[in-house]
Amino acid sequence: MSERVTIKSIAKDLGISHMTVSRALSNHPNVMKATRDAVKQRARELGYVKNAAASAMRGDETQIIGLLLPNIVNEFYAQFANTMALACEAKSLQLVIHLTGDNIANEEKALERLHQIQVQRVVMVPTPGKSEKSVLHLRDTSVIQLIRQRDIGRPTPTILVDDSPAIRDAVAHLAAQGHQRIAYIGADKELTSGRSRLAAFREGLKRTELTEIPELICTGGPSKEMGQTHARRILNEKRATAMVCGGFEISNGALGALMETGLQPSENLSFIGYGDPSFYTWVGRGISTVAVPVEPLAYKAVDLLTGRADPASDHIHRFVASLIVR
Amino acid sequence: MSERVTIKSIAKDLGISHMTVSRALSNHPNVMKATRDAVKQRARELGYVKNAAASAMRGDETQIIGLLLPNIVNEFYAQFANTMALACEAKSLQLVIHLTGDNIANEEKALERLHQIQVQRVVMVPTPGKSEKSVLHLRDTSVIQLIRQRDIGRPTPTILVDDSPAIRDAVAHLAAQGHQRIAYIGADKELTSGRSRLAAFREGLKRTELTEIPELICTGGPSKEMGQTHARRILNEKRATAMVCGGFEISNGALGALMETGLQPSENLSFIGYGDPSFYTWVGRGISTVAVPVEPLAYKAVDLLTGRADPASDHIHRFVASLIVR
DNA sequence: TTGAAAGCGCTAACAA
DNA sequence: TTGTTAGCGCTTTCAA
Repeated sequence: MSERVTIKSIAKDLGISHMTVSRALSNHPNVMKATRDAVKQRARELGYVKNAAASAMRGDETQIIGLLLPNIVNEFYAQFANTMALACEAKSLQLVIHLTGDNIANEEKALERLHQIQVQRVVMVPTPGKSEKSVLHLRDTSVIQLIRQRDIGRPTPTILVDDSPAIRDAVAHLAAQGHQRIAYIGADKELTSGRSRLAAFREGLKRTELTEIPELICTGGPSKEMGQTHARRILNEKRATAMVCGGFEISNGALGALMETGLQPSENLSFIGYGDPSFYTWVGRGISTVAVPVEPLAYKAVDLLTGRADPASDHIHRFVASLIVR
Repeated sequence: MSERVTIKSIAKDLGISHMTVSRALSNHPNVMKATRDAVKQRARELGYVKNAAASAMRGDETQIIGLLLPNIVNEFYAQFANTMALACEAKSLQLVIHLTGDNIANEEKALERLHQIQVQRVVMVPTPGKSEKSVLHLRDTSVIQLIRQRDIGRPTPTILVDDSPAIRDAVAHLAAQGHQRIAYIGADKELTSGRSRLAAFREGLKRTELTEIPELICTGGPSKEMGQTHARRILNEKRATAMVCGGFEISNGALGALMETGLQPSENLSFIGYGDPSFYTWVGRGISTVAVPVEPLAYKAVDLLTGRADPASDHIHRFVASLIVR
């Protein structure tokens, strides 16, 4: 295994001081052209790369971006991560991805490890719950919150989805079709997003003068499983004729439950999903959904990340979701 | 913004030497229990975390794993990345993800940046082409190759899919249905996987005594777009009655082209995809496909990564794909 | 134009 | 049991 190539090893190789090598490689003006060329040439031959740890120790920016997501299988998160990763490639940033599974302990561990490597900025979907530790680890990091908002002890820019109109539209659409028993599956009150989506659903019922049916309103920790479980129950009980989902994971879980009945989404139960993975257009006659504009969200995150917007502000950037009826 | 907490700052705070702090925090035996407790207590209060850069500079392992994938939107890669990320959480490893888009220049850049941060191990889907630079950057890193195999100047463990039987089965299945004009869209000869899948397709034709139709065999750089373009053309020309895909991206691209015709996959053209994203069961009457066991692949990668298997061997780990007819 | 010294945070080795 | 020194790779500051 070859020895690590450092400015010192190059200096020794060339019989000059390591400072000259350093200056040559960083294009400092005070180096003779001949020297600089020789150094660069030799560095290339030996396969020199600057040691990031040494730079970090000196206090240089680490060029590391942390991304915390519940998972990257859900197409929304996958798309978001994909776009961010491509942007990071373009800006020569390292993207470190941690999956939280929406569990706060995982979030804390992930943030601790990012703290260790002196991460520059963090984009995160905060998990349900509160965490002192997370706040502590984020003390010296600039943070962008996504989808949900949690208090981390100081203002942070936040990228939210304004889905209330679309959710109300969803209810209105179903009501117009004659549905009276509309189920809702969404995140619970732990989450800002859970609260606002449920409120929008209720508002939708109110506006269409439908009565709220408590046993058809299911909330809980947002997960695919949770969506699946509740959807199965609702399908079994046959008390609902339509269903609205309030969450990316929940939507796919519920859709899975619906599909396993072997019937088309619209025959058994009018289904309105959340998020718009590519395949929603291909399933059955197409899955109606509350579509969230993932690319704009991701570009905004990149914008905030790369300082075209002020990362220190507590501005909330809202992106409007829209109901797609298929 | 608070000052960084270091062993020295804790030492000063406590009026002892930084070495005692270091020893206390790393549970070195030669520290009085009282001292150790006091140090740990204070460290917790101040929110101390060990500086990874300093550790790395001393030559400690960086606990960083690099993952190079074409993208993470395709559900196969997303699943793989998800599983690896979870495994990395469990082992307290940092997962740095780089997307190559199957472009060799991107791969080189990604590997250079991983080299800079002294990445421990790399799991990669090698891009088409050859690269001196990649070889150089991987000189001191242990590498696991995935899906495809490229010469990087020394043996590496490799995780491959043995899809030849399934692809032959696919042709046999279509032939048994009476198809005589079967198209194939797959990666080109740049890739080990491209070569072997095409060979399997041809062998399938031979075994069923079908004639190879050159204009129905499409190869090229593997991408969603490529799959879509070729599938569109084939659908337009109406020369084929069936289609077999040889690649994850290609399969989704081709499926997209098929779906945009507005007809069910089996009505227009018998379609056999590659990889088995969850939604293939939900589209039309279900999409037949060459299913690749993604979880076992990912677990094997983790196994190799965490040393339960020998990462220095050049062993090829093959996972058998199977034809799923829906 | 080049070089020597110092220091970022950490721990092995040696000293007390 | 605790402390001092040195050095990992790099660049800033000062000296030649």
